[in-house]
Amino acid sequence: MRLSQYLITTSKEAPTEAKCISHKLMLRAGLIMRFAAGVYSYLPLGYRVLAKVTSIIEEEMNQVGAHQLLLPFVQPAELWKKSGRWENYGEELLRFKDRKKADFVLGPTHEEMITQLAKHQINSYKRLPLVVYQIQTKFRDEPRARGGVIRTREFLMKDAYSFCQSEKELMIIYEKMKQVYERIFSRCGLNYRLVEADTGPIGGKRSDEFIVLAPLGEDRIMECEECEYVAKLEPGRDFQPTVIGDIGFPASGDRCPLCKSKIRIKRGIEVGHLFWLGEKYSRSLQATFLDRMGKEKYFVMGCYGIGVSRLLAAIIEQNYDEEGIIWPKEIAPFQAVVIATSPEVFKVAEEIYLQLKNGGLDILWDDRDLNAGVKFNDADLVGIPLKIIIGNTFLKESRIEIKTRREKTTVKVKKDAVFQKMKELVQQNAK
RNA sequence: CGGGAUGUAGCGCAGCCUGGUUUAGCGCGCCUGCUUCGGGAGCAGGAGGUCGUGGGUUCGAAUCCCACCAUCCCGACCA
Repeated sequence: MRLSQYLITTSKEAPTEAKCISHKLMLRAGLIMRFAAGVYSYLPLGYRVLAKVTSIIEEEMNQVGAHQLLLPFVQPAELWKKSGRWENYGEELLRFKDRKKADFVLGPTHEEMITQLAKHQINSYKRLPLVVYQIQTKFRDEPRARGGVIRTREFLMKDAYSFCQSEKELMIIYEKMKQVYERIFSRCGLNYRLVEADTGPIGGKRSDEFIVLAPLGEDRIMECEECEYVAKLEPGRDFQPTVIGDIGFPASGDRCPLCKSKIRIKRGIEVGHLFWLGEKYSRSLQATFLDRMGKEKYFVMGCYGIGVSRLLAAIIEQNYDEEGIIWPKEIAPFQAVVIATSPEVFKVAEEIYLQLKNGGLDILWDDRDLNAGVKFNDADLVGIPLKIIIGNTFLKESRIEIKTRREKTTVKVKKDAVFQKMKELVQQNAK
């Protein structure tokens, strides 16, 4: 991609409305644009990142045999009335009428839809267990959006749903999904914790959350300094504070309920959530299958969400420096950028760009007629992992420099060795 | 929804307190030309504004008053 022809505007200053790091950087790097409170568009560069994250999720989900599908965003109210959530979901559920005055909602989640789908598409135990998922827009009319893309009203979510014959079978799937999530979040370069949580309006017997550690996170977790104990900080959770008379919230320095060592309170951003739904939705929507004995049974369900757009912000919160974003290699919008520092090496830069591009690398060429400093700064702000620099070093020693964004190390190679070296670097970067 | 703040060019700001030399400025960015070229270059020229919206006070309002709207932050809330 030639940068001169790419739709991107970077800026030195972030709009006043942005307060947190990821929000500022996403605006400065030209990844997103706001249209209303909690309603964002993704510009080409941001969309590229979103697409990379999406493909990691798809790869890992497909790997374990989950099937991708797409449910409607606009949903008839009928099913919500059946499940009881038309009354219970509250104002977060955006309701409206079509021209025939029929009630509809903008989907904040898709349990009703998927259960209805299963009811019609799955008749026999022979198809079970089954996991389906989609990556799609959700709308929740939150009272307050915040932190750029961290908490929005419209957002992109991966939601998966499992259908099983029994709780025993669900147990196996539920654990499998945990493992899938661990692989996804690791590939996204995240430092996270898995914690038990309350089920909220989704309901069900149990739920677990993946929390990305970040100081500005909305959620608090407590973590034991010694043993494995980690839990979400919520009212009513199994904890006895040592300081009596306090309101029942533990504090850093209190004792672990398991091993009595000290615990620490940390903040984080919820990026993934697993729910053990059981028969909650299959019963209310009468979704059944025939078991081995020819007996009609309710599906035993689970659901598994990942906030895809929020994930971008979470990744940035853990991967940045003074210069800007440091995308993990797999997620970066481009693997490398070619930079010529002066017009006399422009031609060489073009050759290298074409060679690398035709060689299958995901590469950007900064062919703009600007000073080198601007190009370096933009590349760093946007977070491109590798810079291929053609300049003084090329004129003096006939070598091309490859500089890494994160470690800031440089290697120099001859022109005809660039492709080979880049392949190595990209390979090792992909883990 | 409670508390706090902000709204002036694409972005960052000044001007408002004390109404009138302000034709509403400055920096960045943008457009044209020339020069420059390894970490946000220089010179010259140029485009871009219903001062959030509506009402009021006044001879006169970006500036004072009222209402509304929008956005952000803290809280409540929250897959």
